[in-house]
Amino acid sequence: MAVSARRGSPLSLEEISSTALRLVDTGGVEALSMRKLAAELDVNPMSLYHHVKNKDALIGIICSTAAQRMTLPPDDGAPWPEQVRALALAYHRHAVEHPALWSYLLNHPESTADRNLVIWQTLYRILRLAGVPEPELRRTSDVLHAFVLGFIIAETQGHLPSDPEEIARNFDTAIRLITHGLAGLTG
Amino acid sequence: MAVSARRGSPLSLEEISSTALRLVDTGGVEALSMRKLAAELDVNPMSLYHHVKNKDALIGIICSTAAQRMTLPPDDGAPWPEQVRALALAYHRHAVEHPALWSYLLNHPESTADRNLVIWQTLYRILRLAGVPEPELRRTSDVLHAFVLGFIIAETQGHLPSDPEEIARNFDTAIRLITHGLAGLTG
DNA sequence: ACCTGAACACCGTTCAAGT
DNA sequence: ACCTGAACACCGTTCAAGT
Repeated sequence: MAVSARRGSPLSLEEISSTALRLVDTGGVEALSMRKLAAELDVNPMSLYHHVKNKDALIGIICSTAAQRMTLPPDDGAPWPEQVRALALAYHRHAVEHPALWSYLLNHPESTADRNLVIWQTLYRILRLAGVPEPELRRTSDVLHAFVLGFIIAETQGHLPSDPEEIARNFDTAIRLITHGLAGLTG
Repeated sequence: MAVSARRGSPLSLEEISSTALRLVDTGGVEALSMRKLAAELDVNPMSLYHHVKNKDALIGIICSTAAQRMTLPPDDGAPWPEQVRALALAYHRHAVEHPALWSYLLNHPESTADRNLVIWQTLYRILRLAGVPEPELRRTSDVLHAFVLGFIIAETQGHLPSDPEEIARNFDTAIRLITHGLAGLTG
């Protein structure tokens, strides 16, 4: 029988990636090693290679696993500044849960290159609502996404004061900068 | 004589850090290993530890070496939006030369924590000029710095189109977002 | 003071062998 | 099909020994 030596059920990609994600969330990307992950799963390090091509591929999988857990705000018909805020909040909440992943993401553009991802579609929709003309959509969304990434990573990595009140104020300043900026851009 | 085995002059911190910086600039932070660096310097890996506490300390030294090479625009009396642009351009030029360092920086807040650094003082000066009230200086500069970091890293890491024309356009969009944002914040 | 070699505890990954 | 152990080529770092 092809049964794992460690217990009844065999190793699954699901199990591998969720355990790996847990390691990364708690200890950062540098806390993830194939050998530690295998130990955590109570399995031989080399067994992992049967489910995953290599470490880079594994991190790629972790990223999409985590991305799917990000719940984006629906189009509720609210004014666009409120929708900008709601979207930024969604980024923010996700980043707090998976801080290391966002840092990794900023250094690995492949992960978010596909413009059909919900995250881009949502951003496009809100920018259209804000009056950004169609030929400027790509550029404006690129810049905004980079801004928000920078802010979120700065916060989760400890560049900013970490008491809850100051976090709220910083977030507010960021949102006001963006909404005023967008208004000025299109007005 | 306490003379290096490799040639006339002994190993110096200067030499170590500039060689290390070169490695990081060309191959990213992950291309820097104590052993490769030692090979590059034609020296035993362990000799490095006589000049530097460990790898982390070395990277810290590299960061400040590079930081000193960043030339910030002086106060030329120009209107604040132009000075914002000039400062952002300084960030940008530096980032193009040392892309890997900025990614590292965003994950290591210690490096830029000291508010007496020229970079913060310059930013404060410009924000005062833009009419940001004193009690908001810290917050506004934090947010802006995070935005610019995000944008610069996104660009140097390949999130954005890389043809020169599009780079200029993206930069322009970013600056306009920021200046309009600031104007709206204080107006 | 400055440099070195051997050694230790880690990595990712390949490959041939087991069931 | 799935798992494993031994092996290879790398890491950072300590420590005792050399000049």
